[in-house]
Amino acid sequence: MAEAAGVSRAAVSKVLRNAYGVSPGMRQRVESTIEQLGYRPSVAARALRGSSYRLGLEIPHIDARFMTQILKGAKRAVAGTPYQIILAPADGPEYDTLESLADGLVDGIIAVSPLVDQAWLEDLARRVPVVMLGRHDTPAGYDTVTGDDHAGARAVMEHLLSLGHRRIAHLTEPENVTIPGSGTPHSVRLEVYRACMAEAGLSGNIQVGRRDVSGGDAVGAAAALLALPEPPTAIFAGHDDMAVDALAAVGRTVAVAGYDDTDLAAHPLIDLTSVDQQGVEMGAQAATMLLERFQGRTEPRRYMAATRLRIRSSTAS
Amino acid sequence: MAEAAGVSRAAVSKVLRNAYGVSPGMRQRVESTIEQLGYRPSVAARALRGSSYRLGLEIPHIDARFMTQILKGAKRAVAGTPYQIILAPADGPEYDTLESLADGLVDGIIAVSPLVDQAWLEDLARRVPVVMLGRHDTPAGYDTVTGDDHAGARAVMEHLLSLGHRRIAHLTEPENVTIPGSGTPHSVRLEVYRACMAEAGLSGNIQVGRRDVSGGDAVGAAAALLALPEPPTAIFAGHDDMAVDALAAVGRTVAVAGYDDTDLAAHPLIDLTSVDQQGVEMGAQAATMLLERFQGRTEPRRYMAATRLRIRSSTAS
DNA sequence: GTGAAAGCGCTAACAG
DNA sequence: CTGTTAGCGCTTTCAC
Repeated sequence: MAEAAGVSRAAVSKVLRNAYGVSPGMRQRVESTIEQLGYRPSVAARALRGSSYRLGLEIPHIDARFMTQILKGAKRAVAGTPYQIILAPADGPEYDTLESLADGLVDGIIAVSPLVDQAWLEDLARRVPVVMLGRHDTPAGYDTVTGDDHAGARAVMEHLLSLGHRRIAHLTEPENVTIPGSGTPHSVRLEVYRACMAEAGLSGNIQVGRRDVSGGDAVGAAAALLALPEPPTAIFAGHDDMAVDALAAVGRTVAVAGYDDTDLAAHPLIDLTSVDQQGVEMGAQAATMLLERFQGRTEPRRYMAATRLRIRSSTAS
Repeated sequence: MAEAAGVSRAAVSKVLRNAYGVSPGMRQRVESTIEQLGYRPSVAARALRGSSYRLGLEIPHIDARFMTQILKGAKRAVAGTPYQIILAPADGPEYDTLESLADGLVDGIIAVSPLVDQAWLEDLARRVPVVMLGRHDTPAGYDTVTGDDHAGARAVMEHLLSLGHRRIAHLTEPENVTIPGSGTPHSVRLEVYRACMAEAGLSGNIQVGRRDVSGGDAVGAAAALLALPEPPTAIFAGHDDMAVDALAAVGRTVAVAGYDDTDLAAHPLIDLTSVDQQGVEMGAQAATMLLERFQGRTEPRRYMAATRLRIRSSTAS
């Protein structure tokens, strides 16, 4: 490449990064040669020496519709920058996926990994900039972007209670995702559920269903709730995907509310009451924070998105 | 790393790739040092010299449920190999996304890019192994994995016709995706639709609706079909996502059939008749073909998955 | 303003 | 069986 343009490699490198110290004439010459040759710099080589200009987004469930929102926002935030987003689907323990992203593939990581150990994350964040989604912890070396799970869950419960429901069940993820005090979104939503029930003097009516550990759907869990001696009249599902499963199991016999306000919730045939926690904005914030870290920021930042309850017919009386 | 174990870098490299010429003692020593240091080889450096052990899956719409199936199959196929899958979401023209994957990030590419030029692809395939999904072309340098769009579309049409429908509309993608003879899945489905209508003596009833070019939904297009002077009694949608949009627009007043048999189609509240084209198997085949190319295969292979019509209540009379 | 040269962390010949 | 060595393609001082 350098020879083709009759200049040094250094010159080419400078033009590529439009750094100082290139005369207009040289820049011109290099650029036209790049054009002619269809030359593209090797990401591997760049990464070895500097940056790969790749941003890794680790996602636990590709089919979780909430992820679509996150990606959309992140894309929007990096538009116009030289950075690109690559997705790393995690299967099972996210440690491996995160490690392998950190192995020099990307300049920074956005991850949805509520279960990984904070100390381990701090360690990772020392090697590569990290922004975590949906962690209510207080990190030293990475940033967090979360929704306001307290407010969101409370809004759902107040809505259901105001409709007169007394037997309200909560449909959530397996136990390992909802350990009290762990700060995962689903642990918070569960805690709020319990608290609201207690405040309403309905502690005796607390019922918690959980979806299969095997990553299966929540249809069975919802059906099990309905089969109780005193079945719930309303189900607060931890997120829309489970809510949709619940609808599949219980039909319109029970009020169902979800979380995330995914596009499916707005579908007329589903028409699910849900909590909008601004997933797109969260994705955009996460990417922006990463870009800030690339530019030198080191002190941690935390962003919490506001929530809004979208009431639809799934909770109509 | 090498010094820490008191051996040469070459030895470490060999252990890593478990190549020949390492004594058990040395392997032992190296491995335990790797363990102690938590050492992880740099992907960038490996890629520069050999392989990155990363497989790129380019997908046009992350939210297309069909992609979930592809990814699932691909994951299954690489399980147990040293390869990992990374996803590259394409926005707009796939050329850029594919190029940037080929820039040394991955050892091979699986892509869903019906619109890119074949000659251009052949060119790309000379630089890096490529498997294309959903292209009915006859390539020289890359492999293809497709569904049997002829059989699948015909099955839908025969089903609808056998139910007595005469005014059957087709809901498909924008024109640029369905250019006759282009070999895209949607162009084939459209052609089969026309052919089946003609064969049934219903050429006069052909109605084609298209979803918004802007990547929007197909709700409006479906509503427009229904607003025709002689509205269709059945809609054959090019894929499930559009079929679900159609259901949103027309409710249960019109028979609706989709394509791909995504998990949403099986949902009781949707319960959509659809064509199962074995997306998981297609993904697995694609990944397997790529692995074969890594091992030296160069002659092109083409795989076509069989289809099966799943009849559900959305086309009940 | 420009080019020469060192080196990122690894792999693949080759020599020992 | 083991270690030395020469790059992979780029970025980055540092002379010129």
